Amino acid sequence: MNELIWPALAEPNRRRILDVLRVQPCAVGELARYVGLGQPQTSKHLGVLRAAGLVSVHPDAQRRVYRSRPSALAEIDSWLAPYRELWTTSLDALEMHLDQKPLLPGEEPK
Amino acid sequence: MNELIWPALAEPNRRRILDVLRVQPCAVGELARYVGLGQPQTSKHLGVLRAAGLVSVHPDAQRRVYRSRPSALAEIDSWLAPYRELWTTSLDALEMHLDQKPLLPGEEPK
DNA sequence: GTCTTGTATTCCTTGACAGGTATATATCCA
DNA sequence: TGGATATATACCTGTCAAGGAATACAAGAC
Repeated sequence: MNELIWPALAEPNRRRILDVLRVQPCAVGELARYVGLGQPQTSKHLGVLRAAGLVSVHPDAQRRVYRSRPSALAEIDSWLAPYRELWTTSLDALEMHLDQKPLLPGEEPK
Repeated sequence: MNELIWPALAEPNRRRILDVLRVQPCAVGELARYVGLGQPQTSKHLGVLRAAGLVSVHPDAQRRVYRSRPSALAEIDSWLAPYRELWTTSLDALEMHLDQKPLLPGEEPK
């Protein structure tokens, strides 16, 4: 279990970076313009994403082309899986509904 | 788009709390023993989870019974969806493989 | 009423992190 | 060689979040 993935994804700019890289591999400068960040900030975010295994780097002369590594997100997905079963079967919606209604006449909800 | 969900999930103890609540609704003290945290810390984490919509509270006398709200995770899931298509079709694995092999003879990988 | 139990809140300290600026490093080009 | 481009790194600073301890608050038991 990679402890770095969740905090890496907690940062909105990093998710936006991933969203760009999901569509196309991209060098740092180009990426920085896309997300509206400075180059050093972008490099730092990419370092975090790389440490988490979420992106990979491919040198091309002075440029560093980053690309997304979607398979790293499978870990998030597997954590999510048991919950997905719950919300797809509307189990929590059902529970919420039950909470709204008294189990017995005379019992007040909430 | 709820900006509070991702940071809420970035904290390992909060994910463990959710994992407990997924199985059974639970009061604060019991929860605190499960996850090995102090009561104030547990309360605070629950407050964060509640603000993110990930849990709901149901007073029972002095106790506050918390339960998971799996549907809140649908947002994470929908962000994940386009990536899932990529890794299930092994697209990144394919790309990784291509990166390992030179496109032309004489070109060195990496 | 007082005591006890269960929970939330406050204050404090500490550490992590993001943005900004400047600088180091590396590669290409002339 | 020297300059230009592309990226990473170091340093600083402000902000935010987590843990710990103490306390406030609420509700039941006596």
